[in-house]
Amino acid sequence: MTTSVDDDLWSAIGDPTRRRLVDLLLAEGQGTATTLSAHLPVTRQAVTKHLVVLDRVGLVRSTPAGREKRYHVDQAQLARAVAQLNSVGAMWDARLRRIKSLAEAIERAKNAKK
Amino acid sequence: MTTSVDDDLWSAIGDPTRRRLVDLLLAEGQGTATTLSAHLPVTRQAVTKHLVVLDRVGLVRSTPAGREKRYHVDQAQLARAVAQLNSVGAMWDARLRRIKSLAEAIERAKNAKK
DNA sequence: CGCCAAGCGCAACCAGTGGTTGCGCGACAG
DNA sequence: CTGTCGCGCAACCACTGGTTGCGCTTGGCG
Repeated sequence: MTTSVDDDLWSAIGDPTRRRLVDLLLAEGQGTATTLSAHLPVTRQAVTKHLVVLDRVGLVRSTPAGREKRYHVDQAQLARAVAQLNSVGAMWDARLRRIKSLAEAIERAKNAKK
Repeated sequence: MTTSVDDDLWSAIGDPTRRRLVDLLLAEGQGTATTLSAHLPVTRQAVTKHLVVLDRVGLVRSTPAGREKRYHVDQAQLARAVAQLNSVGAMWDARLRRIKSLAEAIERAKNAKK
């Protein structure tokens, strides 16, 4: 029951290019496909596709301005994504901790027997 | 300078099936390709491929036991992965916070002018 | 010992996706 | 009015997640 409906959000930010895209949009506040592609090692069209994906999951939104299309991040949705990231991280961390303490308990038991 | 060399780790845990795989291995402590595939909606071979990927980035390791091959999570490496998850989350969170406070500052300035 | 089933690896194949190039079209500036 | 800038669409390529099918070793058992 660990992974559930957040799979689309995950796969959205799972792609490294899309993560960089979000980073750029956060850093500059806004950007179009062409301006963003200038800072990335991919073409404008690739960026466009990624922006479509990000738009579909609601991580960014676009506002047409004349002949260009400005994108900006949706803060609320990104916050949700961050929360899910942290939740998975926290869960694994908890398991690791539990395993570790269990191992130590066994170790102690062994020593006691000895 | 946000995303860097950790891309392989990210893409390793970016896949939902692989995340479930790690979950299962954490929950049961160990497992072979066949036993794991029993709990997943994919075939044994698919699981094998994922295990190869996870092994390549060091998130799991295998110990041959007779005719079967047992896999277990490498705790140290998973801890590293979790750390990277948290770090990206924290960075985005920080940016969001900064943007928010900036917006509020502008709002205050506007009101002052008024 | 001999045989069958369990577990694994390898290869071929298919669908989806990240990426490219090339084209055409609307909109803004000279 | 004309050029160019930014965008969208379509075709194509490579890689990857997934499947099926086959053949090999290895362990249990009559």
